[in-house]
Amino acid sequence: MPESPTHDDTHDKRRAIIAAARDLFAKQGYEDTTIAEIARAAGVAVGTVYLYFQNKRQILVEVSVELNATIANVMQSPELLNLPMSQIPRLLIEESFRKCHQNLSVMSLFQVNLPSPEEVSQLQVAEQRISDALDSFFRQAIARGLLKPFDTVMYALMLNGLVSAVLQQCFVVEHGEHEEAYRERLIELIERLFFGPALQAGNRAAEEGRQGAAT
Amino acid sequence: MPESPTHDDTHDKRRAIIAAARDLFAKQGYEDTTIAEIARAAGVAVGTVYLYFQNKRQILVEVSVELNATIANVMQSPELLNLPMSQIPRLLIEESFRKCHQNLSVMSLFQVNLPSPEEVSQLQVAEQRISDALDSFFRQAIARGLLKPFDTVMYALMLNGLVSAVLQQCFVVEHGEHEEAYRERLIELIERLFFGPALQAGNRAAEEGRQGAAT
Amino acid sequence: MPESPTHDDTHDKRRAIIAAARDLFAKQGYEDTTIAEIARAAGVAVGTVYLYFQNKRQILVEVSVELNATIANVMQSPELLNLPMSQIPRLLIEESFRKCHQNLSVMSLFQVNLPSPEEVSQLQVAEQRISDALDSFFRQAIARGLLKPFDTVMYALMLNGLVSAVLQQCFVVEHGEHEEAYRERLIELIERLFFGPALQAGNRAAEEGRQGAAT
Amino acid sequence: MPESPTHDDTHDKRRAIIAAARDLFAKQGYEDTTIAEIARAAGVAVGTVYLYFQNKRQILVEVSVELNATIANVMQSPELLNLPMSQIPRLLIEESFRKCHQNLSVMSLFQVNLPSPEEVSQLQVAEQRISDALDSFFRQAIARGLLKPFDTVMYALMLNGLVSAVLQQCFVVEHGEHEEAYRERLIELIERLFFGPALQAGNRAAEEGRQGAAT
DNA sequence: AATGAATGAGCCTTCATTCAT
DNA sequence: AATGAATGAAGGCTCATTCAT
Repeated sequence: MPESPTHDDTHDKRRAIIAAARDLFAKQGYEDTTIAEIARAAGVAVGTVYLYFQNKRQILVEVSVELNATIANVMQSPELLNLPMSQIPRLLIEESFRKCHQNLSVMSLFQVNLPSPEEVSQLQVAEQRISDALDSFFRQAIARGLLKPFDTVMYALMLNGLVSAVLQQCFVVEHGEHEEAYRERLIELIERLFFGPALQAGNRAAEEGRQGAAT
Repeated sequence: MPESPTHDDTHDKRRAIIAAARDLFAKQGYEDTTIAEIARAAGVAVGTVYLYFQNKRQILVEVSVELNATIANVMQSPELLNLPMSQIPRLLIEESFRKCHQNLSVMSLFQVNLPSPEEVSQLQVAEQRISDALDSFFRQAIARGLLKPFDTVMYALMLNGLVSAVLQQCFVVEHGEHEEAYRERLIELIERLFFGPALQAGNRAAEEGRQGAAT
Repeated sequence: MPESPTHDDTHDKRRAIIAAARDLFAKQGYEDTTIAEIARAAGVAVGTVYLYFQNKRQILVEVSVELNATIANVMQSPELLNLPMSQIPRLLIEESFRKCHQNLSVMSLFQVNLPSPEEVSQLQVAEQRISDALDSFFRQAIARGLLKPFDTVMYALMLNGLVSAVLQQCFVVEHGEHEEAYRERLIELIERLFFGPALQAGNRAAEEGRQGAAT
Repeated sequence: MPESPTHDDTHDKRRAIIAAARDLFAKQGYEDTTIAEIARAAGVAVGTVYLYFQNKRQILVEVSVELNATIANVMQSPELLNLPMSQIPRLLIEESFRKCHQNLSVMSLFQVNLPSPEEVSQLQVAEQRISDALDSFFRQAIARGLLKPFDTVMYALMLNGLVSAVLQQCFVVEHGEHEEAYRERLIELIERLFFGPALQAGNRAAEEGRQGAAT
């Protein structure tokens, strides 16, 4: 059935270009990677790249989106809610670290700047998916009485930011050298946030002193 | 007192170039800003820029370092320890937001990628100063019995990352539109970490369940 | 027969660029000729020049090599040995002058300095070909008993230098104005060297006095 | 007597600049030497260079002229005529080689191109002095009956060219490695020209065969 | 006379993009 | 669909020269 050999070829080429671009971007940065290099690494001609992507930036956007999706998937596992709440932070963080570890070389792409509003929003969509997944998880947990009510949207966003920041420091800046320490402390911090105890010495009093602070 | 007209002139020019570069980088990004533009905005000739900076990237590095220093200063106020512990998170976060608000336009520079190891370390030094200040603060608070013992280095790093991430989301991605919400939730999250209460419903039990978890 | 249209086009463009460069270098010197000018004169875009040459200096090297080859060919005519020895100096010199006359405008390129060792050796190879051809000719002439034995390598080199010097003086410095005088005197000098008579008055005695001097 | 401290200083600075320029030109070529480097090496400010020289090329011209003068002086020794004719070629060539040997590093300057007619003539003047000295010597030798009559002007020029070419090959291209061989062969060639014997085997006959060839 | 900070014109080179085949 | 030779705009950087001090 040769009706769609083209179709497969097409997707193969597309994927090959994205893969080549991802590796090259990771190795030498976006600006220092030329279309010619990407084409050569992907085994296609320069012109062919432009059959699949409007311009160079679009390649970056798609590479980034794909990378983001990898991590977003971690948060969207449907079985999460069936696990005991106390295990969830560790589970999510460990899985995130595992994904980042696998994509060590590409992590630095998260640092690239994408000036065009169009592009920012394209990436933001992917980023949003992670926060949304977290938010959704929080909501359900609250509905089931597992967590106290809180600003789930904002916490999702902040926690996503915290995790991203730590992942970046760990994998981009330090190249994963102290991965375990970062992972364990991050888990600890998040568990502390969810289950306590607070850091203040004799914090029970403090707790009472700020009762209404949490909206 | 024209004892060192050269000295002042020199620093004036240097500062003018950095200021011009900062504004242009903020407005249109690093790659899309030319040396000619920077020179024009700084009121000097192109060649003059190269009297003060080795190349374009060095300008970016210095702009970034300067920006970082602005924020690092917040954490190094010596009176911090004399304040009641319960006020400190709010104080630091509010001050950080204020600084970022003032530098709204330049915040996006934190996203720029700096491939050369030399450059990365130059920036890392500035970043490190913030974490160090936090670490030092934590240590003293623990020594005074204000906080329970914990991994101060790692927490400093993670909290700095958390704050940076939220600031970036707030000011870079959303251009400061929901500044107040971000600020208040971030304060709340950090206060919760330090003073409780944890997010889990009936977390006292949970607390007991993981007692030794915190190293 | 359009079997290799690319091949011919390619060589055409290459040749066009070299030709354009040669003429411009000749007219206004290497440093004062821009790539843009060369491209315009060759009827191609600036970028195209860089498809065929690594950089500006390589163009100069290739122009020089080509020019040198033109003159080297004179010395490599296989029929030289079949002519009467007495006619050969005149023949070679006249032919050399003719070639230079045709390339009058480019002769000045021989004065250009080529700092990189790589480049120097590229040119030296071409220069060497001339000396080698002369050397080879001398050897065969000696083998046939037409000339006395002498240091053929060195004489080839020196005579090549002499001829080049005269050609340069004649064509580069004086723009070929006294071409005939230079040519005839040079022929005379070389004939005198090969066939005598020496310049010293009553040199027969002198001759006897230094008999063994010639190695 | 401070009447001319300036005068000496002036000449000192001038000389220092020329010396610095000569060494730098020799080491890295004309185009790759900047005025700033020359000034630094000469121990003066950039602006000072322009008090003594109109522009960069003038420095090159003066450096070249000075170098040329060094060699020209060899030919102008007044005692030359009092020596036996048979010793003169060796004497002149040896002295020339000695001078070049001393200025080994600067020899390459003879390869620099000087496009402006003004500049070419300035250098030509120096070059001319050598030929003139030779010409004058030949004339006197002929007048005294030491040499047969010949075209002294042209021979002076050609011999100067020959010597320059050999010196250049020896010192510029081969960095003086086979200095002795070059020197001895050059002396031999010139002696052969003046005193014989010619290179052709059995050249007496040949000589007779071309009797009138020498004008 | 001496300085050296400032100038800015100009050039080599790169590389995203196009288009004829 | 695929190619890759050709394009040419654009920018970082240099450096001879000037001039206020």
